[in-house]
Amino acid sequence: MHSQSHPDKAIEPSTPYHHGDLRAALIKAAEAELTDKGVEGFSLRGCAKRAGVSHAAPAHHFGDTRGLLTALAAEGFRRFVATQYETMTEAEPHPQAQLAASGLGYVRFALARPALFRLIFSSDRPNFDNEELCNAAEAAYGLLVENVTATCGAPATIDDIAAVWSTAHGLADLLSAGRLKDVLAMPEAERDAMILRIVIRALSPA
Amino acid sequence: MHSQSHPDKAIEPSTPYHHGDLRAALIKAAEAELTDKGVEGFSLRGCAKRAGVSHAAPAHHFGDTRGLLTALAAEGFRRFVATQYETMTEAEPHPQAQLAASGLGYVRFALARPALFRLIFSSDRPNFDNEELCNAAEAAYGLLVENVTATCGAPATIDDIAAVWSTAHGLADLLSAGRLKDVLAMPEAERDAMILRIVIRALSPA
DNA sequence: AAAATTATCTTGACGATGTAAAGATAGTGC
DNA sequence: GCACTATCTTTACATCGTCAAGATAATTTT
Repeated sequence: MHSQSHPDKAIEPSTPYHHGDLRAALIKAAEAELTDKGVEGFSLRGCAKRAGVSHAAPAHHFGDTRGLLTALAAEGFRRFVATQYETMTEAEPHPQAQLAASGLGYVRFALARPALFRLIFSSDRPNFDNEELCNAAEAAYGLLVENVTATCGAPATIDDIAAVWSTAHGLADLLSAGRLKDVLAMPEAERDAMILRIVIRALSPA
Repeated sequence: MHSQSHPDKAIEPSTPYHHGDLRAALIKAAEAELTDKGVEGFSLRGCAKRAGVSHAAPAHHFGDTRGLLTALAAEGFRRFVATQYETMTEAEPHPQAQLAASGLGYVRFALARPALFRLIFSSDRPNFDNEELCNAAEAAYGLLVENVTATCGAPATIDDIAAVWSTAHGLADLLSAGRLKDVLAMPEAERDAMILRIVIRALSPA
């Protein structure tokens, strides 16, 4: 049966043995799986099924589940940074407004992709020693330091960095986890304004 | 073999059929399992093994894995609040100092029991509709609101609550996840002072 | 005290999962 | 055309959560 050349191959490659770009397809499938099942319900076999491939196919590209989640986490960090940049574009070009906007982007990402946010910030499943993931995470940290430094003038103090990061991260984590329900219930414009206020607050000298 | 009365029963109840207080023993075992394996590696059979009991024994007391993790999360919230109260005891009785101390306790709990912290704040595995867990979580929220209100005078604004909670939570989450390494590397006294400063900062009017 | 009932725990089974090993298929270089 | 490598499938196994049935102990009832 399989020794014959595919009869319908010319018409339509129904299920070709070689996928073409399975690696990318698996990352896409993994994101869908993560969104559906959450970090704790994530299944490697589920990803394979979504990609229309045998359950052991992912191993060749990612090694194991951790490998796939590591690649997905790196992609997650890149999108995380991208969301912050997009939000900064909407704000005025003053350093303080840019910093506040990056905080707003931080929260927006967490609300738009809660599972991905949890994967990159509250999970042990990805391998954070991985170089690609490391680089992606450090790029996010770099953006933060850059914004704080630009706002404060001199090289950012550790107090300032910790205060700003913690405030933005806390807001993002609590909101995306469904806590702070009073804030979640606010109209978006009002909520955004409040987030900007709170991030700015983190910078004011005590 | 089992129809006979246990020969060594009088000397030492080696493995009595009935445990005595298996429910409590399982929660204790669950905490050990959680600390060892993390939220994502947590295994119900592993808990049973730790408690020296068959793999299906937990079902009778907790229904399923989620039931056990729900009970553990409730216990976690109670300890979380207790840690905050303990830390408040060490501080001066002024409202602001008390508020800052509760934030420090928040962080201390996250650093002392990272897995438990993650279970109660960054996991979908416990059932947060459960009454016992709900009550324990609301007690924690109540303490926060109480402290903010006492410090600000009038009933706390949503801005104040969100700012303080987010700051403390962000610090706790980032530090217990091993981020903010510069802060983790600081001597404890210095780090504590910094945490107090940052929490106070969250209250200063913009 | 004896019997019946209930609570507690064990055993055995099933499907789902992650991973390893071996085989099948397709593309690549010579 | 042929060897070689990359890619994917199939098979197998250990572990996990959960269910059902049975065994054992405690409690209640009579």
